[in-house]
Amino acid sequence: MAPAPSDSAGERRRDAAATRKRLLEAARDLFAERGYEAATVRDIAARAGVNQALLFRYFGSKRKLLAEVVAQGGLERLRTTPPEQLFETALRSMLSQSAPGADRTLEVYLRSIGRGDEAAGALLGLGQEYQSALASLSGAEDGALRADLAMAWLLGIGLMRTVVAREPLAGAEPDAVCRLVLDAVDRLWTAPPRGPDGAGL
Amino acid sequence: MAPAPSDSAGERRRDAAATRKRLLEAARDLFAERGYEAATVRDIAARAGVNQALLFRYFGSKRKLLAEVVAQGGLERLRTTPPEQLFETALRSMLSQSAPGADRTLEVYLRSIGRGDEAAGALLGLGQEYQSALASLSGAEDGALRADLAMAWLLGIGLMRTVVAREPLAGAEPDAVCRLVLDAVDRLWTAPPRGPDGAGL
DNA sequence: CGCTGGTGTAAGCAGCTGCTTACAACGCTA
DNA sequence: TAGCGTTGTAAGCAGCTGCTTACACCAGCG
Repeated sequence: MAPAPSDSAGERRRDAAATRKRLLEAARDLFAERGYEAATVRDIAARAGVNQALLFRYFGSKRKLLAEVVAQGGLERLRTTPPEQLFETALRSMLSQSAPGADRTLEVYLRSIGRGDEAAGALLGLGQEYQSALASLSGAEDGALRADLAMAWLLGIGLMRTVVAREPLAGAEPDAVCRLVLDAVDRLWTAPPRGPDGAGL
Repeated sequence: MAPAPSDSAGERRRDAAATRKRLLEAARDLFAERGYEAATVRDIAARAGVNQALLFRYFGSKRKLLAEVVAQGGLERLRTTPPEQLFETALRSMLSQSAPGADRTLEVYLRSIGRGDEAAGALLGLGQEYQSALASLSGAEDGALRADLAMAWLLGIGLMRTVVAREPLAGAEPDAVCRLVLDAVDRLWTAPPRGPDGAGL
């Protein structure tokens, strides 16, 4: 009789790789739910079902654990989406509820930027790629600024929906939000670069 | 020689009202710079130049101190600014970050929403008032949603400027940003409520 | 003068944080 | 079976947090 290999497959009772993976998943979820600072190493270890000392054995520090979570998330969608569809795709991704297997990296970013120094570095890298792609949409010389403004809207909408949970934005239908936002953003891309001669603001 | 009544006026050496005010100002600045959680009561008391026990004597708790900061700063501008100027006023306030006497409530807001549960209660009410004021700008039935989207943009711009510090947004001139944003937001207020083909205003 | 009450301070509380250490349990190999 | 490195755990560290307590100071008043 086998002692107690729980159920099927080659499940070992002492499996370093599996424990590491469970810690990584628990950290990913807790960072996304509460943000980096509010997710404690004790909570992460508890959700993974292991002792917190293992977290430091496998990852060294909480900061390195975050780095690994972020590195694992990646930015594949960004690289596989043509620029003219990028804003709407990202917006709809932001508007759809977090699916169980979805990429939660953006949530981690969103919840962790309250204090700049910890996660903002990683955000800068991601934002740089978005900026480059979106800047090409406007022929104006200040295309990068317009891209920044569009990204700022994206971030703000995510903040209001997932963190502040303000109604009616939080519960609005993605299509309704998309229609309003895309219409205004279209104006953002196409507005004349300088002031329309003597236009009174 | 007089002992040390500092300088002019009726400055008392033990002035409860003045101490309270200094604590309030120190808290407002530190909350705006670091966010609610990262600004400790010891830091606030130190910046005010008093003992931290006074903070609890005058305000009861850190949480109530935040409530008073928000109530004092944000609502004043909200009530003295007509709705049609509110968005631009708030946007310009967000774009000029460190004016000495400026209203920093929005900075407090955006730095403190990372962790929802602590500061959210005091800040949600402020957002509610902004939403009500801005919702009146659009005659459409989804005016509240449009107001949420405008506030999301405001927050996102502040986030990108002060926290992420992304260029060219962080260093852009307020006038240039205002022109682009206000132009697009005007479209947000006036876009037809349903599909562009349906009810054509 | 002594008394009283408002103002300010130093010290300390329990609880939490990230992180470390000493040690037990396990399972592979000889 | 005996040895031994790997995997896991309990306990504890220093440092920080919001908050409290005990007490010194100072001004006004009898």
